[in-house]
Amino acid sequence: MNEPNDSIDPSAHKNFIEVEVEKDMATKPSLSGKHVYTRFPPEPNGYLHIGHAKSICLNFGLAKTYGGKCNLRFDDTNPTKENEEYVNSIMTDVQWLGFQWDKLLYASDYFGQLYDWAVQLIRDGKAFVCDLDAEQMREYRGTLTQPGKNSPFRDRTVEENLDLFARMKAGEFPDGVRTLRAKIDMSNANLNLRDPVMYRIMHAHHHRTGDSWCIYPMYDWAHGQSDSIEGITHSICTLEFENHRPLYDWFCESLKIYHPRQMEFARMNLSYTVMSKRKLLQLVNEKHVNGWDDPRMPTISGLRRRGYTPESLRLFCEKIGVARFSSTIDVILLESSIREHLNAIASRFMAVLDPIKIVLTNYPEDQTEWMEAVNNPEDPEAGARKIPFSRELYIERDDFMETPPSKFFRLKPAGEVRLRYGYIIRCEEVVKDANGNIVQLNCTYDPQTKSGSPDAVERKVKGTIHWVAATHAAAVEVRLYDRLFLGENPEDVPEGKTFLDNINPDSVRVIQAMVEPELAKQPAGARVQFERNGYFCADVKDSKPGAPVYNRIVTLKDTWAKIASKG
RNA sequence: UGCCCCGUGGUGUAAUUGGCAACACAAGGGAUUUUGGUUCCUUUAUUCUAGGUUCGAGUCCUAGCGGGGUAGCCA
Repeated sequence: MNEPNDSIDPSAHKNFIEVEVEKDMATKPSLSGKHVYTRFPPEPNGYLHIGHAKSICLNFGLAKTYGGKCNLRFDDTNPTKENEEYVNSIMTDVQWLGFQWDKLLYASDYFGQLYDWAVQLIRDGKAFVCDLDAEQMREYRGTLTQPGKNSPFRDRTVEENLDLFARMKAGEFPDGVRTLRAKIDMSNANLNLRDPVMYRIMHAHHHRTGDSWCIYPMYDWAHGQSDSIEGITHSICTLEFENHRPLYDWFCESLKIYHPRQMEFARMNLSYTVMSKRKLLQLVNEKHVNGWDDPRMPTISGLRRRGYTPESLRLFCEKIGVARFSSTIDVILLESSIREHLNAIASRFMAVLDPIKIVLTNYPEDQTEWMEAVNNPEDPEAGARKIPFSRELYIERDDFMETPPSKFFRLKPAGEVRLRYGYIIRCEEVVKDANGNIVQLNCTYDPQTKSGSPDAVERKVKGTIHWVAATHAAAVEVRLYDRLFLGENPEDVPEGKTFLDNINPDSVRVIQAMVEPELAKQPAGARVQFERNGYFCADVKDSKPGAPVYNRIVTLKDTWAKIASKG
């Protein structure tokens, strides 16, 4: 397992959780002699997304920086929504992100203990079996502004509760007819304390416990007790559980068991995407994308397939910080994180996405020169390679303009440009078809300007463009991914519309590109830079040996696009 | 409408806990560059508002305004 090894100085800025954890470890008698113990507690009802990455980095990161441990615990208390496919994908994602859990656990491991504790609460008069159905319970609960009413079953005797609860467990009653409830306070301003349900009857097959249970604990009843059993010191969750904290505390205190501290932080919102599991599931089920790992998805598996590195995701999570304010992170920050990492490690190659042929009229017909090209200017260790140069070449259609604006530094009629690692060429003639479309450029090259030669250093031209030799070029499939959604906030829609109406119709464009020979040999999963264009990853599913399919991870920054768009 | 939480450059986070508002990204300007990439320099803030405490407030107090969460037998 590769351990996270990121460049950010952890001592630079502590987030509020680190501050509190340090304070607790130093001052709380109950924690003296202990190490920090956290857990990442996903429900296996969907694939993990970038928001989970934040939580993973936080929980595992805390354990790492303070020399503690972190468990992976599946919160599998609702068998109707959970399954093993999700369990497996979550384990894969956590490990791929670079983290290793201390213990692999399931809330369902504790069903027996939880049941015993429920019996204890019944004996203590702190829980009761309630016969209200869901609708009645809602009526009795009251509203935000009005207190609730006690259930008519609230004052059953301990013996009756014990008997009924045992029979619930034994499967004597159909789904939904009875619940076990904590007896707290129906008039509490916090609705979570109005006699919350602890168990509901569900005759459902559980992915781990099979058919041995027909009553399943609710989140509030299972979660804090699981934390307690595991000796978790800090139970970190998102802000929507803040109102649950008094209940978390109530259960631990009523049971007189070890009491971890719950702390909440703001979940991540990312611009130009949706993050809720329900919506991601909908995108998958309705085939707006090709599965959970579609490279346009904000899932960890999607980002992985797109070509994001674990390092870049960790770097991103470090950069966004942790706070209690609900904010929206600009997706540009995610993109800059992967650029930062790939700039350092990705080898450069030449690929022409939208080719136009040029003919060097003064270059020998049958000659091929092998030009030396640096693999990665950021990393001398990456070495160099040879690329073929010949009379007929492809350049990017965008790199030629017949009537360019003044700041256009690329090829133009009677203009000069350097072919990277090649020669300086001059455009002599523009060849068009009957419709006036440019089909070929006839150019001349200057033999004195071969890359690397002393004379070449003398001659300066404004622009350098990439190219591939027509004779040696390979055609490969390239998928140009763009944002999945058009609006900064896809959920911000007019009446009658949904987030689906904000799907970007051009979120992927599949093209054939002409690439230098080395690019046709890359193994699946390889991450490379197409010079002057962007970072690409050989798709792990669709690439074949000798025929990689490239996913565009992210474009390079494009200053020219800004200049051009300003007119 | 009750209760809880939160408001610091365009965005996201800091600020030795009451002492010159900092970092990253973005944006603008400049330098370097055989990637219009990278790198380097540089410019961008009445800390939501109004009062109060204090020699001194982003930080403490009060009120207002704004945002988020919350009425599943989901998590």
